[in-house]
Amino acid sequence: MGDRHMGVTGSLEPCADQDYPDCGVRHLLDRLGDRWTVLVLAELSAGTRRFRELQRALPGISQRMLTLTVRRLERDGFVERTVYPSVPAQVTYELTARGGSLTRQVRHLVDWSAEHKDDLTASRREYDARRRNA
Amino acid sequence: MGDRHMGVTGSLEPCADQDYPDCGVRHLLDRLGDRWTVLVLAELSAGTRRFRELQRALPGISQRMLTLTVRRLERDGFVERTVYPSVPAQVTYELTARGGSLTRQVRHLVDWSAEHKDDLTASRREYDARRRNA
DNA sequence: CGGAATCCAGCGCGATACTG
DNA sequence: CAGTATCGCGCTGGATTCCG
Repeated sequence: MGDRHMGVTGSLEPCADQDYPDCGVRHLLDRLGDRWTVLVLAELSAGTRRFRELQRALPGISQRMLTLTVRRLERDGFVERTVYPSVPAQVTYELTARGGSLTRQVRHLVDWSAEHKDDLTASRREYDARRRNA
Repeated sequence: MGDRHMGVTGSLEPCADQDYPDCGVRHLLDRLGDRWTVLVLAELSAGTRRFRELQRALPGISQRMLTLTVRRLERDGFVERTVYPSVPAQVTYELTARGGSLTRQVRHLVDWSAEHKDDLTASRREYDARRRNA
């Protein structure tokens, strides 16, 4: 039980990296945790998109955040950016194989959260109710 | 291709919730995305822990953040908090079944990121190098 | 069209001090 | 031991402006 190096059914193996723990999942979760990355992945998983198309598909996103989000995805090799030297400029974004792989992982999380959504909501209401009466 | 409602191998199904998209994954990723939640899950997946034990196991966490993190996990029903009315007070935390389920999901992400860590690092270096020369 | 640059508000989080 | 309360900084992300 004290063994932190078990298989898939075991623990998560805590890991003390220097100055920022988590062995690299941290970087991934930093991206997935931000406001738009998952939505961009979702939209791109439906096919190649131009900048404008992404923006229209993601109501509320600012130009700045869309740029930052796709840039970071491109930097990590999740998205490929293609510039067509037309006038006006035309740029398309599409998932790479790695991006598709990540998206499928994310989908598992999405499915899991969908499965447990009602339970979570109930737990929260219960907790808040108990707190108010205390 | 335009179908956003495919099966597991398909897209992520973008979803326009009101005022905050993502259909509930958002709330989950908000937690997983913060600095300490995954680390706490990791530690608790190794067994029941007292407040102090968690704090010692998570170098750098402040009392405040540990409290907030376990509170939110408790609120969502991922962690059970037990108070023993001894003097001084003694409180233990342990994963619930739901918390264990979530932790296993997280583990998949951890495994995935471990698998692709080197590729990501390489992609970033490549991207940054290209940027500097441009 | 597809950005980059700048300014600014919110809040996540750390540090510190106090409590049952 | 296991918290709660308060303050303050940094970073994320929104709004706006300008550019090729």
